[in-house]
Amino acid sequence: MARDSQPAPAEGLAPLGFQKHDHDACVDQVLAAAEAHCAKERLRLTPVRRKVLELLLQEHRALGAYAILDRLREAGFGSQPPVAYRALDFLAEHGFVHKIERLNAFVACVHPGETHSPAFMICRLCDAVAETHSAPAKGALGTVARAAGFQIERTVVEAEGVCPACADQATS
Amino acid sequence: MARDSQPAPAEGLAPLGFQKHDHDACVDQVLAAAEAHCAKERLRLTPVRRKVLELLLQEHRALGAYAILDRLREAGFGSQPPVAYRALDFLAEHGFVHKIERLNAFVACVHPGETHSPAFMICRLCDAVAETHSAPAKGALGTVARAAGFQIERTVVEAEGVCPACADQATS
DNA sequence: ATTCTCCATGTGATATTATAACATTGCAAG
DNA sequence: CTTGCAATGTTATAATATCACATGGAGAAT
Repeated sequence: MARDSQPAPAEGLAPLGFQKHDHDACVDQVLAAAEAHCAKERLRLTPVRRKVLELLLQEHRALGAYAILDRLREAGFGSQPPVAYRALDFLAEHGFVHKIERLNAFVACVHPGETHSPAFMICRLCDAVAETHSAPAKGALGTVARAAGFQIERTVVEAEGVCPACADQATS
Repeated sequence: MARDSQPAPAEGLAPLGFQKHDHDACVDQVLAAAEAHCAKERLRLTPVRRKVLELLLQEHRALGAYAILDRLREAGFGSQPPVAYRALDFLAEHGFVHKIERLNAFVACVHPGETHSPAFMICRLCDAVAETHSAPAKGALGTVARAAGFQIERTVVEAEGVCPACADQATS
């Protein structure tokens, strides 16, 4: 995937929610939470699924299905598209990852378990993605929808722009 | 395109902004407005571009690029993907159409000219799309973004659900 | 313990969406 | 005129996503 091989922000200052943090701990923690959640819900966090989640957690950026597939291949898993898409479907269905529609790509959810309607900030320069919460259905949009008789089931909220790290680089 | 050949709501009760309206007048009016706007801005609303806009205005639904391309072919225009994509790029750049990221498809804008950050309600049953306005960058999302140092340039807001017409059919 | 069933995985093939690269045309500024 | 530029057209190909069918393994039923 082209997106995967682009200049990419210097390793180390790679953005999370755009903030520095203990990344390994962050990965381990979410992974552990996912395992606990799956155990409780009788869901099967199989090796491929776990690996895909881990891959996505290691980047706080969106990865395309084929970038994920490349990494799966390297890790010894199947290398055909359905392998990646099926794992992603499972993870997305249970809220462990989200699809970024704007990019046709995927990010790990940073607070799984909690049901939430996420909103994303997407850096157009480095593909970093920060997740936050939104409830558009409760605001003006919800009002319009109710007035029109439209039943909202799900919302996509994605803001595209420039992350702090890239903005700094641009001005330096 | 599969989307193009699905059951489709009975012709005639096809949704607009989900409301009945004088459709021909609606098409003519927006088309005229687009022409005026292009004249003023020295933009070239060429035959292909005009045709694409017209096609999209005739449906208040999202059409994929290839569905549009089929219709262009029938109308005697070029039949290769770039023909459709270039027209769509032009129209989108100038606000005459919007891309629905969730569907990888396009809808005509119902109030072009005015700069706006649109929000959409998408019926998952009939692909009807109603456009409304949103300003997420001015609400909670804007606050979060400013706090994080993220500069929002553009937002995608798409609500997926069931339109009034399809809801009625379901209960009948 | 064996069999059955279901779900997950693997693979090949193919569909759908989108862009690259280059030739041609027609209009308009000089 | 002719030069330049934007739009169109075409071929080819890239990137994203799904279908269909075979295989395998874990737990339930017997």
